[in-house]
Amino acid sequence: MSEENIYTFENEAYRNTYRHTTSHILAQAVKRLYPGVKLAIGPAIADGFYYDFDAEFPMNAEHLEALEKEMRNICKEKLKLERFELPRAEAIQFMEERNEPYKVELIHDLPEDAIISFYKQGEFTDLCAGPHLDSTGRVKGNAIKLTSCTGAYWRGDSNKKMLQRIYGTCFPKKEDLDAYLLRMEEAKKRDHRRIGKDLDLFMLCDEGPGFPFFLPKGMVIRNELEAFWRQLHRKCGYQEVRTPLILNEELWHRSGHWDHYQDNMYFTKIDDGDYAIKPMNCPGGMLVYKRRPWSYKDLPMRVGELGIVHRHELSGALHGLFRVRCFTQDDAHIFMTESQMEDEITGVINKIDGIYKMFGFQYHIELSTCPEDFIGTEEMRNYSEGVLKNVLEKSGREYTVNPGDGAFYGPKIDFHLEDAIGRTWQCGTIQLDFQMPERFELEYTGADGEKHRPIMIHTVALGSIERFIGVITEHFAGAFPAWLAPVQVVVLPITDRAAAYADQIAAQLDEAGFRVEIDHRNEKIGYKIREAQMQKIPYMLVVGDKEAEDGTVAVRTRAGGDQGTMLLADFSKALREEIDTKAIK
RNA sequence: GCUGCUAUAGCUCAGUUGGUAGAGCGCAUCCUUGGUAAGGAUGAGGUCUCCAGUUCAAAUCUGGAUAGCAGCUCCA
Repeated sequence: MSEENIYTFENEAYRNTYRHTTSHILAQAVKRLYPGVKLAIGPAIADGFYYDFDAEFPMNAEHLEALEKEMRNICKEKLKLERFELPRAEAIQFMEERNEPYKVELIHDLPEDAIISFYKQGEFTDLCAGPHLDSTGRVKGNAIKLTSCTGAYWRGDSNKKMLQRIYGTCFPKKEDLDAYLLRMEEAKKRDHRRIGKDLDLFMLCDEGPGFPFFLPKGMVIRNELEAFWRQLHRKCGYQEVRTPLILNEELWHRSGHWDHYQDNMYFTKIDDGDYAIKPMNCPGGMLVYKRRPWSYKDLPMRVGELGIVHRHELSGALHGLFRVRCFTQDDAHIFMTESQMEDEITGVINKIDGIYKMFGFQYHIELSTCPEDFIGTEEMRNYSEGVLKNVLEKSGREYTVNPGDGAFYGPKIDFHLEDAIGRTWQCGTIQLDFQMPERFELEYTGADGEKHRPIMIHTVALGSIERFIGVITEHFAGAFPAWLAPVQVVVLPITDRAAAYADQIAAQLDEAGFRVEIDHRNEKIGYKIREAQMQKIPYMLVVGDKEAEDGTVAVRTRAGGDQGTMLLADFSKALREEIDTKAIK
């Protein structure tokens, strides 16, 4: 391998080093222009870099512009980056003299034996482990873009001070930057909020922030997804239930939600009783299990529920269909014996994988370990985390560990899907739970005639129907596969003379169970096609005098254009096949 | 919730230093019956998000509320 290959943006380590150096250049520019600003941290991230500052004034677009200009100057100055080390006491003194309290705090928190290194470029010196480029001249000044400034808590802790974060990106060439910015612009066109409006799928109103309205076309997608979910789960041996949206507060005390989830719950009063609107389906599921005694022969018991939950999410967290306050979980609870545990979890992993593959998703898996407010014992924590880890290892799937991000009742395996601009959203999850069965004193009778406690897993595959619709909307850019498309076929008569024939075609398709519309408007065919294309309708049937006479249809697809004429029966058969196989075209 | 920004017609957006609003698309009507991504004409749409304040006068300035956007925190 030649030496140069290391110094390309294809190489992640080099890319990160390059961007990390650029973040130092940003910090230097900030100190030059606004000397009173205090430095926090500034790493490279997936698409660029950021730097957090504590400034007394709010930064805005004009500041960013001025900073970009100064950054270009720093690049031109070709300042050497020089590394040096200091013993702890001197390092602290160094940053105290410079009035950088955040840096001092960082040094204090470094481990005893840590090497404390600094990087100096011109008059600017930053605490940093490195590595860095050897000169600011290596960074292409005109390929730097400061993209936004926002707030960010010091050390990611909402109890600590909010600092100002400047995000930026940079590339080795101006063309690369432009291509990146263009790509982001293009990706924004796939935003499900944009498409949801354009395709009339759903809406959000001031009257109900975080409570989406599903419109007729969005409902088609929902209903199809739910039908798919039901079919799959029936096949996988699940029974379906529905539990109430409102249940007595006592239940939530018992489940632990009162203690651990209260801030996210909505409450109400009925007569003189206190009730809560469910934020999760599990306590209801416990009551379903407890309705009668069970035998070990009944296990594993797989129970599914398309359950509507309400959660009071912080207003600032709301985001289209990705983050809402009312959503439908494709929930499932599996009650099982200890010996069934691994097989059941493996089965669920495979089920979720199958679904995501069907949609053509790339996804990544995280193992989220128990949080600080975990309600079980230390032993339970280790044991349950061990079980999930073991299953994941055996499955051979790659995963990362997300420490402390599990549920208060146990650890979980999370499945994350990407949106149009690369942000990831958790959809599927598998949560292992020894605690709820304990709290609700669930039992089954074993082969030994004794009472035993079942173990349960909580799992969702789509996650929430709402979020999932958001994700697939961006994934398909609104061009849903035929089985999901709100309108599968639109019939486009060319002239009034073909109107009756168009009606006849549409009626036959409707009779055959397809979702079909007719565009009878007094417009040219090009215009009707344009509209149908923009609505991402999979099939357009153009019919004029010729087709009416021959008894055919001229088929056009949204992706492939004009397909020529064929008999309606042939078209119908092919579409049926495409829908039944849930093909993605 | 926090930091910053934004809110003008159904949608996307203009609106100069304060002097009661404009475009394109869409919609309606009429003409046009046109063969694979926009035919033409005419017309109807707005308490400029809401509530206060400053001013002779507020879409425009100030404060507050609400909602949205980007990010943080949190999460399916």
